[in-house]
Amino acid sequence: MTADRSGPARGRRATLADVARAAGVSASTASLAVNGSGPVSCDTRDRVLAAARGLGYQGPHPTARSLRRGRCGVVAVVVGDRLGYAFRDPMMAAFVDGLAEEIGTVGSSLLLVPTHEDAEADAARLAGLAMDAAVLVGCGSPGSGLLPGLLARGTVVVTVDGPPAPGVPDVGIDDEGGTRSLVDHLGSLGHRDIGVITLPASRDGTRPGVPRRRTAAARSAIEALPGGRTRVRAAGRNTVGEGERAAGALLDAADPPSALVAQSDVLALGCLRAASARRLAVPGDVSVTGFDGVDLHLLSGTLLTTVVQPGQLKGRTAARLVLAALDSTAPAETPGPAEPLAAADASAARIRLPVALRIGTTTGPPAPP
Amino acid sequence: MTADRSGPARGRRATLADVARAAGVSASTASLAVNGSGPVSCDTRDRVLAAARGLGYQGPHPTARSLRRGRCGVVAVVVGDRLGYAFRDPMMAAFVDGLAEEIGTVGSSLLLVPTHEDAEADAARLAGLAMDAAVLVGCGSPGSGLLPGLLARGTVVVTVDGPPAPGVPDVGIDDEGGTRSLVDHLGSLGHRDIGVITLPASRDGTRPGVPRRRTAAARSAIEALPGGRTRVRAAGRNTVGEGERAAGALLDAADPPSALVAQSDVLALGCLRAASARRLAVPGDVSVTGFDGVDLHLLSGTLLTTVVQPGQLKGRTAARLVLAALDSTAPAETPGPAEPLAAADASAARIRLPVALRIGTTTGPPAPP
DNA sequence: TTGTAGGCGTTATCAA
DNA sequence: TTGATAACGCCTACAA
Repeated sequence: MTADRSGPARGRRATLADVARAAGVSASTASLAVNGSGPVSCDTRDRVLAAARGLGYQGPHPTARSLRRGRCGVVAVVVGDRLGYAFRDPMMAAFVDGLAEEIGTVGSSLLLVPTHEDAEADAARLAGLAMDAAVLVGCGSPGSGLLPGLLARGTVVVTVDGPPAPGVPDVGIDDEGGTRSLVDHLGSLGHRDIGVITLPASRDGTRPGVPRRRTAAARSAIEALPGGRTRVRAAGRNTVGEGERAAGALLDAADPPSALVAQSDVLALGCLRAASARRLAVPGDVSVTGFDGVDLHLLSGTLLTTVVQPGQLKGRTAARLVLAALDSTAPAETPGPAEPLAAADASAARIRLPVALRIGTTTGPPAPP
Repeated sequence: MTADRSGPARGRRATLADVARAAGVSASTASLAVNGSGPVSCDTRDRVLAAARGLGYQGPHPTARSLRRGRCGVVAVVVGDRLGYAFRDPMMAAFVDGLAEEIGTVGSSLLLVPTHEDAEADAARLAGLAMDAAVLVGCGSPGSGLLPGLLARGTVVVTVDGPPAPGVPDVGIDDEGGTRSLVDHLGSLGHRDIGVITLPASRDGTRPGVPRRRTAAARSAIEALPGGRTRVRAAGRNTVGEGERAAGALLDAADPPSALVAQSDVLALGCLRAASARRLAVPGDVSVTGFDGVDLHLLSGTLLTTVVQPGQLKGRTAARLVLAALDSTAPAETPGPAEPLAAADASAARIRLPVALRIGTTTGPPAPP
């Protein structure tokens, strides 16, 4: 045994210096041996590794390594809601799954950051967290005020579902086209009087920007129908309950619309419940459409007419944008940080993934008057 | 302006040293001023803050601060599955929500770590992540091999739904009591031949330990019924599809059981679908029970008979255990680290939260033979 | 092939 | 009230 007995203090985690001392080499040599990154003689390497094992060395201290390297292997997922609500949406689960998968390929992990307090507190919390990049889901709007701070820190930022900010890559889908295809489908069935259940638009809601785009698209598509009439009702949250409440308000009108266009499948499920509670047949008395194409596991052979968006792919795509930006950005300061930064800036992507209309059993011709 | 012009290099994030230089004070004074942690004259503080603003100082670098303080403000949530599957379970969403809420009160955040690769890779990834504590959900079993590494690092660990490891606090619920109450309810309705759909037990599944406990409890409760017969069928995953598949296998038997006890509401929904697909009435032809008490948003006035467990509270409780352990553990090495550690060890909590039987519309007397 | 030096950005301790 | 000093643990030039 060459190891001396001046090991780490009781209870303290062994450090590379401890290992080096025990192995009788310098810290840098120990580093090379442990990380396998550099020329070390077989003999010394074995001695170092033995010492490491003997001391229960747990590998490089993540924080210290991060400080030195300028990268911490963490990508923040910033959601504009409480996690309990955000993950109540299967779409979000799919998105985060795709994100995690792709981010995981380079060994990074996801930091989950809900932002639902006041803007200042949210920004402060974000500022205190170590991260290489941030993916803003439903809170990339200027209103959230999160973007400036993150960019000033030099954090790589990608937004999801917009609204797009200058110089920030964004992943979204064809909200307008999807909405239009739904309305056109209803129009071809003969519907004219259509109710729209919108997602919350406040900065607290999931996916701001989305409701605005989809509502505008629905409006113009409905108005393009001869005698088209639009009625809009906002859900306070993207939950089944809120969808049911909003749909109920429309259905309880003296002359209810013949079709409901919900801006998410979750809201659409609320519509189905509202109809069912009022003994209205779907699609006999009222047609219902959703948006997302998540699996609602409805019983009795019901299939929601909806627009299917690729949630998992959205996550993977966001991840790829993050990884690309991290690649082209120097970890710490390097000779030319301005150049790659500009490159990233110039190529600030606006990716719109395609969606597909899925016609199910919840839409049909309107009831005769 | 006292600020000199030797500011940070282009593109580099401003550092406290930059601020101090610009304000003409020492770094330590700047630190005190910026953090408001110490006696600083009004005048200097203003000068420092002005300099900080002028340089666009973004606050202390999180990693550097963490290294110095020995705490990084991150709690890892380690789940034994892909995130897409884990969060498909509303129970998990509720749990993480509660966890995040409570953890957020001290300004910490959640790191999401899926472990579904080989044990070695999972452990290695975990070892490279900075965290103050880890909450193991469905992967605290010895089989996962994650515990030793985490403990050796000095990370605070809390497991959820066991199985309990020595010296590690655990939060769970009364699985046995809940299961028993379901079986007793079925027994009192006259059921004797009962099928059990179990959650996956492998380390890859969500909540190992749970299936074993619930299955054992179901077995003994059913056997306590006169002429009781148990048939067990395992779901490969905690998904509706898997529940449907497993239930289908039981229902397609020559003499199918008169009741299905699913170990989660998600699996129970699969049972309902399996029944519906076979034109079996629930509860007329077959009774179905779940476990969890999450909102499945079933249409048509169906309410699942199930055991309601407090998912959000489970998260909050796990968080409180984490915070308590962090409180009693020294951030870095201190005079007496052995003492508090021992205290935490001694009080390694086993918290079992209560559950409640909820009788819905999916259980009734068995069909006459 | 190995060791030395320096620094990543911050903060705790102490002395002035 | 302020400043100098020394870590926190690691890694990478560079020199030997």
